[in-house]
Amino acid sequence: MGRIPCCEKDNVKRGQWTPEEDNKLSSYIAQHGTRNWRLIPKNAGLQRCGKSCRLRWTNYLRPDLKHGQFSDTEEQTIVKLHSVVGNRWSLIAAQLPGRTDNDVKNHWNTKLKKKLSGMGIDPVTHKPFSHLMAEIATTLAPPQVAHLAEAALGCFKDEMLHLLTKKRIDFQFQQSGIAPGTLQQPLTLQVIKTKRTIRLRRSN
DNA sequence: AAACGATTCAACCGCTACTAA
DNA sequence: CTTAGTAGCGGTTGAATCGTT
Repeated sequence: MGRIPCCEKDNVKRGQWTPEEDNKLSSYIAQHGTRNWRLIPKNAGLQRCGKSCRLRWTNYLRPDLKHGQFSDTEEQTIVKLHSVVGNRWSLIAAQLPGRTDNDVKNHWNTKLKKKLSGMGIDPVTHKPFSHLMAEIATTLAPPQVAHLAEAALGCFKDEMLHLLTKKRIDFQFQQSGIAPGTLQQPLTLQVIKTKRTIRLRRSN
């Protein structure tokens, strides 16, 4: 048993769309509109799943879409709205004419998250990391803090091992010792992991 | 110049919400 | 009210591209 597939996967093309396919889809929609996505590929002469056609249209082919860089104003809007509604990408995109939920999501995940972290702001809660650490220290009892610290250190160890293997910086450590400030980045990671652990605990 | 890792973003997957019968 | 079909959403993946060594 299982879920009924939305289309016959064997007869369906996947992956990147060609300009020819784009043309077929665009001209079909221009003539007939976007009612019943299941029938659109068949009627438009496309070997694609209806879902794939809908996605291609809504995220790329729609004539009212913007394709360029996000402006500062748009970024500010995303950050502001995200602090209120969280990962409700379609809700956020609805406030940005010409942008899709996929655009907003991608931009958040690749740029804005890092930007906020770099400013010392947690991209999930939109609070400064220092506040979060203070919250953890004041709201939890010492055994919980100890447990959290242990979990966080475990994550930190994994992260560090990965880093050491990747960058081969263990050699540099041996050669020069740990320079002041070297641990800043991993400590930031530690804070992120600690927060993640708290979130998981709360959701359970 | 080549190899490798990091980044970006289009596309896919699986789930939920909605709607019509 | 129930059920089946469809649309929409958010998370994830992977190919293409870029940057670094």
